[in-house]
Amino acid sequence: MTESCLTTRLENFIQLTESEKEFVAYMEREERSCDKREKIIRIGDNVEHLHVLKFGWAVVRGREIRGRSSVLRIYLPGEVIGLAELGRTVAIHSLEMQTDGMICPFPRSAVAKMFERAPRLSALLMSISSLDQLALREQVVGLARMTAEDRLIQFLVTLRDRLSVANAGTNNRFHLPLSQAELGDVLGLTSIYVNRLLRDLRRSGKIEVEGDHIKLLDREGLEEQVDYSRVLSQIDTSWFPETSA
Amino acid sequence: MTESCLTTRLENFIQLTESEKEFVAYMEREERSCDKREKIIRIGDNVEHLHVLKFGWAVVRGREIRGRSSVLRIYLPGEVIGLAELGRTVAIHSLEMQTDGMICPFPRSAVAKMFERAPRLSALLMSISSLDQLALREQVVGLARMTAEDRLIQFLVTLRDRLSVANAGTNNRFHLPLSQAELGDVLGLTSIYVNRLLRDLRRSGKIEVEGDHIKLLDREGLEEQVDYSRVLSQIDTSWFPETSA
DNA sequence: CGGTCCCTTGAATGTGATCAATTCGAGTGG
DNA sequence: CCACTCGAATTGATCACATTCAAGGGACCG
Repeated sequence: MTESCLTTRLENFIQLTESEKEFVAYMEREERSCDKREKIIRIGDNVEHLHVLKFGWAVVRGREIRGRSSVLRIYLPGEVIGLAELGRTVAIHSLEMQTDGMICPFPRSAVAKMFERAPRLSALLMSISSLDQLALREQVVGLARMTAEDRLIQFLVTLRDRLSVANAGTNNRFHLPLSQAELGDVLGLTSIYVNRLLRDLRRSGKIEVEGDHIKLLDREGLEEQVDYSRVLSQIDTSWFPETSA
Repeated sequence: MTESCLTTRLENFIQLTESEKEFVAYMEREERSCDKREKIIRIGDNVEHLHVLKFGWAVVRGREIRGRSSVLRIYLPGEVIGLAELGRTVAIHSLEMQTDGMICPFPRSAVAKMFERAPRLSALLMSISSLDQLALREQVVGLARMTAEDRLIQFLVTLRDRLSVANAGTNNRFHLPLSQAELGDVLGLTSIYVNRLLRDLRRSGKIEVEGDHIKLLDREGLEEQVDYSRVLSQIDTSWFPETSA
């Protein structure tokens, strides 16, 4: 069995047992490739499944308000989609592919089975979900109190960090498959203002843009400007229960 | 054993078994009364415990940015505090009593034991945590795309709803133990602008303010204005596992 | 080529912030 | 009972960050 990206991600935190690996394998059993812009879940849909994202980016969007929607979550390969929706059947947010990619749908019953048979894995998923929540809180802090420029910078350095965890690279240049309008949806801004911010950051030598790649020229400076702390990629596993009941 | 407020809340969703009730009772075993403004958790603290909030209000705040902090979560009686922090030991947000009240601290090991022995209760707590996450996403939508006035209205009608679930009342008048500055921290505004918004809502006959009580004079109209849907107080329990492994 | 999407820039506008005073109310002490 | 204090509420004047409106340019694609 070739290592899946989810297994790899989970094993950043704990060494999985064989039976835990079986659960993970079960979640990734069914693969489906998706096109860019493909809608996976629409607002109002009955949601039956969670998903593992194997390749590509996916985004969660909220309903439109005054003609604009907002991006509430960007999923990168290896992440589990749908943990925030476990409590509800009817979707209040949409899920859409941002790039071509591949997803693995799996039913809620698999989660139920996990709770019954794999307590430690359950604790891990719950902890991952709790980190998602902390990340959202940070997004709220940014929207509520930061300037637009700082929000953009915060987004870029955070994203770089998430990507470098995934790719195990220390690269300050990365692919950013978002239009300026979509960046606006992420940051709560208009595309026009995003354009001006990017221009100003370019002019002041802080970033470089080439097509849909972006390079942080002074990452340390940028991180300092927004008080960035690399805090949301580690999990405290010390309290976890035994691997099986 | 007198019914606890947490049991009551959980039994909105599922009928607890005796052994599940024991877990809940264990979480509420230790009581501690707290004064208004008392800091329970400071940013940077090592967090060992979760809490059940028995009486009073508690608020989570993010770090200050340009002299202002923001309120990320308001906890009402019967809610479980700390589900979002399960993944981390070092607090990145603070927890503070907003009123006098009472909390019941319990260790993470209780959660571990719950994962081992009470799979259905685990699924319920995870679902509750997932609803918290959806509520945060809605907060992001509001901050990103709504006007200040709509954000204030959204906050008031949502809060009214949460309170009426707790008190089982249909009252449009309720206690709001927040200063205008604190309301600003909730909404991402300055206290001065909150003041003007409240004045305008009063003048246009939409609300009435008496001390720290507030009355929604035209709740239907207000709810319509912000497209409010009473969506975050129900949980889909159909997929839950059996009560014991 | 014509169409469409995205990026880019300028000018005017507006929402909400900032700065500065004043008032109000609840305590507190004389 | 009155002066005093301190925090919260209130209001006006001004400012600025970000939006809106308007227009044009570049790349890709049928």
